[in-house]
Amino acid sequence: MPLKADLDAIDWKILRELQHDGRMTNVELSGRVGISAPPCLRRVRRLEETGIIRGYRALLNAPALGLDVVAFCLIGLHHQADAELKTFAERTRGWPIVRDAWMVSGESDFLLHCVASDLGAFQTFVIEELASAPDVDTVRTALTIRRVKDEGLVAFPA
Amino acid sequence: MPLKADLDAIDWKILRELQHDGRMTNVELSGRVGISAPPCLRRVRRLEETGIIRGYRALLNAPALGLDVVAFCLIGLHHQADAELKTFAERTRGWPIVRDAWMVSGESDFLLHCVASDLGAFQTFVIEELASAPDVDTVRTALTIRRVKDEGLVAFPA
DNA sequence: GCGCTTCACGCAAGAATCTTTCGTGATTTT
DNA sequence: AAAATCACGAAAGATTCTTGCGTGAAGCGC
Repeated sequence: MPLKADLDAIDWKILRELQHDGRMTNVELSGRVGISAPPCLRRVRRLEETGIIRGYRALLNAPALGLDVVAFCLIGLHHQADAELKTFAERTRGWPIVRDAWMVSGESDFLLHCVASDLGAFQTFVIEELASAPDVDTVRTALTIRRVKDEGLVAFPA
Repeated sequence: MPLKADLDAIDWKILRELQHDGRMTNVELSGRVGISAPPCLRRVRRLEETGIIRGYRALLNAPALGLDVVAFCLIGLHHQADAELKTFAERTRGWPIVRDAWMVSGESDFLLHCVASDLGAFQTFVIEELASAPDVDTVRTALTIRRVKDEGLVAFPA
């Protein structure tokens, strides 16, 4: 997994297209980026093998699935020793309500992206799991009202 | 787009598999969920048409693409009037560094998920774009150190 | 300057997959 | 109890995937 891959203009087009529609067929993709199917497939394989494409994911509609609460939690720990950070990071992986988690620097130590079925379930999680975890000092929550922007991770010109 | 769809166990399996690997072929998917290919494809189409599956996306490796800074910004506006909220929400869509944005309730009004090539680019964005936007009152930033958890939006048992 | 190597492209063909059509059986409705 | 509805699975044709190979351009050594 090279830290800086050498990609040409076609590779960037492929990444842009697959970020926008990860299930596009290879022939459709090859047409959009302007080459024929075989070299297009070889490029996609190479991007996957080098780890530039980490995977593919279906985007699901949380409210339609009965998940009405999306929130972010900013967590501060008592101490920022490596052991404590590792322990809390491991703990987040056992909480299904936590979907993504980041270790951050600044006023807090962790940022958690949480999804729950309803406000009660989320509050129960915050009080009984999060705030009562041994190393947790502060918990600040931000309930989401609505998503305002939802692009992929990487910005592409045009 | 029904607010509460009636999904059986097989539909939930399909969603779990496609959230984990959105590029899986239909025959592979049908085998995993225990039905034959045609009804499996019909179910996937139905999930797409009803909006339960919102789309598919390739997950890209930001550091490998020269994007070394991922950060979150909590934004407070001077006033929370509807017009101001809408204006700021619209503004986020014009900033390529902002990848996802949420309107939130709590101590802040917006949460921005930002990706930039380096710290200088991010700081320039915060100072010259964000903090100098007309309605912005407070900006708190949290630079990410590393991703600790990265599952899809929806949790599945087992 | 010449020739060798390397690399990526595109054509073509076989293998795998997708997608539609149709018949069957189970469940629900009247 | 009969009819209607629904989803499944088998089969077949169309599409797509995937591999193997030949061609042409760019880089390198002699």
